[in-house]
Amino acid sequence: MSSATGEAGRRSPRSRRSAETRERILHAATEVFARSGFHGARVADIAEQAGIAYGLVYHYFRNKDDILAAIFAERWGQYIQYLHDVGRMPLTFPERMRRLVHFWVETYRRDPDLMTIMINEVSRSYEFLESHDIGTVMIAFDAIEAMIRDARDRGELSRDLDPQLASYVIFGAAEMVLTGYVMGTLRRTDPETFAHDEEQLLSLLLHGLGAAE
Amino acid sequence: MSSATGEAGRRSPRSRRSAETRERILHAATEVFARSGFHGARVADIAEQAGIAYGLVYHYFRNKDDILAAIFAERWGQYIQYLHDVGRMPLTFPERMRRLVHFWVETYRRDPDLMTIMINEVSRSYEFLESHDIGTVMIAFDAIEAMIRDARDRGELSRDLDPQLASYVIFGAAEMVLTGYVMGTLRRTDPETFAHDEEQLLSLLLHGLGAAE
Amino acid sequence: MSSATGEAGRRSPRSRRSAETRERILHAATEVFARSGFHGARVADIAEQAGIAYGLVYHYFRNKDDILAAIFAERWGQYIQYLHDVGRMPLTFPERMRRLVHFWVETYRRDPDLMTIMINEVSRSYEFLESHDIGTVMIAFDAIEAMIRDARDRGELSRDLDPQLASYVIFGAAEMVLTGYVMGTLRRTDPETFAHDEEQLLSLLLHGLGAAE
Amino acid sequence: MSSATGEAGRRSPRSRRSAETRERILHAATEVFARSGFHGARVADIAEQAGIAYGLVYHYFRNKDDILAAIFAERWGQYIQYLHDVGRMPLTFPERMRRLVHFWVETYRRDPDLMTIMINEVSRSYEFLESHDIGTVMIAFDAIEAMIRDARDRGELSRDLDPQLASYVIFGAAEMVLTGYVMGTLRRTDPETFAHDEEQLLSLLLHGLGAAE
DNA sequence: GATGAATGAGTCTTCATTCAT
DNA sequence: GATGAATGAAGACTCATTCAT
Repeated sequence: MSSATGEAGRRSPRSRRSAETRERILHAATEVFARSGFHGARVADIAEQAGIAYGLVYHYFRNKDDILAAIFAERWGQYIQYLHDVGRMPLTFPERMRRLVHFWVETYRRDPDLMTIMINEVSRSYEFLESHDIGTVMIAFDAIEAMIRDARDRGELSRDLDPQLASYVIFGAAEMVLTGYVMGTLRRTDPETFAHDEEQLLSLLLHGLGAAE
Repeated sequence: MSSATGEAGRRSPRSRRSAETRERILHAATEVFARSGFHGARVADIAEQAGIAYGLVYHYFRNKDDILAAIFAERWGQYIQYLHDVGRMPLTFPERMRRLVHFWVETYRRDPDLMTIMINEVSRSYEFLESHDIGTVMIAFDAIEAMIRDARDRGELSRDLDPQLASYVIFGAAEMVLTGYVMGTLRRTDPETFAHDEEQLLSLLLHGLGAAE
Repeated sequence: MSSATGEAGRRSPRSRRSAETRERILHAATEVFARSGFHGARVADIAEQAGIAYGLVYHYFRNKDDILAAIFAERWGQYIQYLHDVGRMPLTFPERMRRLVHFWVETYRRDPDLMTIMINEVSRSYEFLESHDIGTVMIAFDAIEAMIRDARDRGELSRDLDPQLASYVIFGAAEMVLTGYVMGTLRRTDPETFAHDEEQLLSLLLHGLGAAE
Repeated sequence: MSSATGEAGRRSPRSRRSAETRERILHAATEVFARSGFHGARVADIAEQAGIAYGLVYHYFRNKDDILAAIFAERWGQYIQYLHDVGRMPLTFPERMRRLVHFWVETYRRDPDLMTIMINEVSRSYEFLESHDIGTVMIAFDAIEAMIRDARDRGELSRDLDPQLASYVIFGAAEMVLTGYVMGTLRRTDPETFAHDEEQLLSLLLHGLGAAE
């Protein structure tokens, strides 16, 4: 029980300290990966950022890959969780979309480094997806696809809609906007602009560019 | 005249052979980069794939970076060109969008490896964009943004539309679908399905998911 | 106090070991450089000579250049120091020369490899002098020139003497004798012969070949 | 007889052209070696400097080493020749020295690049001396040593003089002055200064610094 | 003779990972 | 737990040299 990884609860000061160090490494890694990319990041950089000796990293993680996997699992996990939560709420489809869009933008605003990694390393990296479970990533798509399918079945969306393709469009649109934030090509500073972006994005997803064909 | 370095036309067998080798390297690199990613690709792999000694690669390119840059410049160039061409045609906005969507899908179908690189390495890579001209990438966005702005000014699109954000949405949606192809999560084989995808994508971009809010 | 980084004194076993390894590398490099020349020496040779893995060399030095620079800085430094010390002693000019000549010969006898490097790589290498501070080398000449100038001003040497040129002559003469030792064309084994050489060299510098013109 | 390498004489236009190219390569190599050092010089650099394709170099020389060896043999040969000539002239020792000193300075002034190579690459390079005939270099020393021995035997110089060591002193002194020229630390421009240097150098060699001991 | 495309051995350098202290 | 010295596999890049044209 001394090595329990469950919730918080009562721990010895030792394991508390240990958990903190682990968290410090994860935070540091998030920052360094966001700055330099996974390949460009050196374990020594991460350790330095965390203020520890680099050898210590290997007490907490098997290797560099494992760090990224942990960030992915522990952070993306919450993400997936939220998607499911939204899916279970008694909401109309547009309302669900609004929540998602807000969630994505808020997630970026709270931890841009994390989003940067998700976008640059995880959601794209072929090698990452190959070595780890591509399915885990796909769950995010699946969750959205399920929402769409559900809405379609309930008559909220057109019969002709391809739920899978639509989930890619939603995800892609949202991700590219976040990429614009990450890259700095979409410069946003004040909360109002972010709010405005959310409106625009939501509107575009729900109603498109609005051109009469 | 035998050593003419003009466009195509009559060349010495020497320079023709040379140009072919260069092209072979570029093709090989496209394949290897698509398979292993830029970082995972070894120059030796590229040379082997091209059927040449790896030292020869350095006769044609300064270094590994330079190969990617060449692929980028020479292939992405055509891409930009097409965007501009579409922008100059006397078309309605939906018609323009249809062309673009078709072009993207077709480009992927003709050379999936190239698209894979563009998606995985170029359009996302922080380091690449930093070392090379991010502006060149941005031109693609700008071209689409200009189309939207133009259509908006002509009354085809709503006043409330943010052309820049909309260009990100379009680009992101299209790119994610292509990513699905690249990753193999969106399995498409027959032409009909691709055609159907184009319709769906176009419809989603123009009219959204179609949910009554 | 265990991690004191002061001069010598009490150190942790860790840093003592570290300093020793660094010194081992420097010694090994001196030997290898002397044997094969800077360009001909491989980092792997140095590591092997030092009895360590070659990767470890890069823990202590940035690159091969840096090793030579360290040898240069740390060894030549003592050299310059001695020149200055001699310059400050209350001695007649011939006495000063005697000290210098003795110092050069002794330095060679104690560490012929070091002298070999100084002669073959440092004092001659255009590239080394360009990348590093040629001024540092020149200080040695300047110190001798100052001694000559000083002696001339005090009336010990002729007004007609060009101190700068004379410093080159002294340095060159001494260096070539050492080169003879290094190359093995001037074979010396017993201390008496070295002592005799010192006398001869000193005499030649002070009185020349002694031919009546 | 068509590949005779003897004096000039009647040659076919072809072999004349060939000889010219060879000479061009030698000149170019001298310049490049002087600028970059033997190791730093690339065969391609030499070819470019000579205005030919680099493959052609291998029609005239077996390899890069061979080029340096040719420069050495053909240029240094004249040098040795001159030393012998001086040795055979009916001159007093000081007069011989005057000739030598003048010859060295003049040689430098006429072709500084050549002298740079002789100083930087040939006269010092351990590896060069090992692979080629160190004896050939030594001949220069021997010739001077012979002059000294001869003068000593004729009573012009003191019995106590060690002819071998003295030859090193003479050579070293002269060489260091030339090195000063080469390195640019001894800046000389007008002929008068060079003439003055010759006087100083000669005087220093014959009478030393002139300090009363 | 002339060219420069092609070859590949040789090295430096990086950095993830291990392990003695 | 913590440290950082030590290891060595891996890979980019250079450039002398060969050779088909």
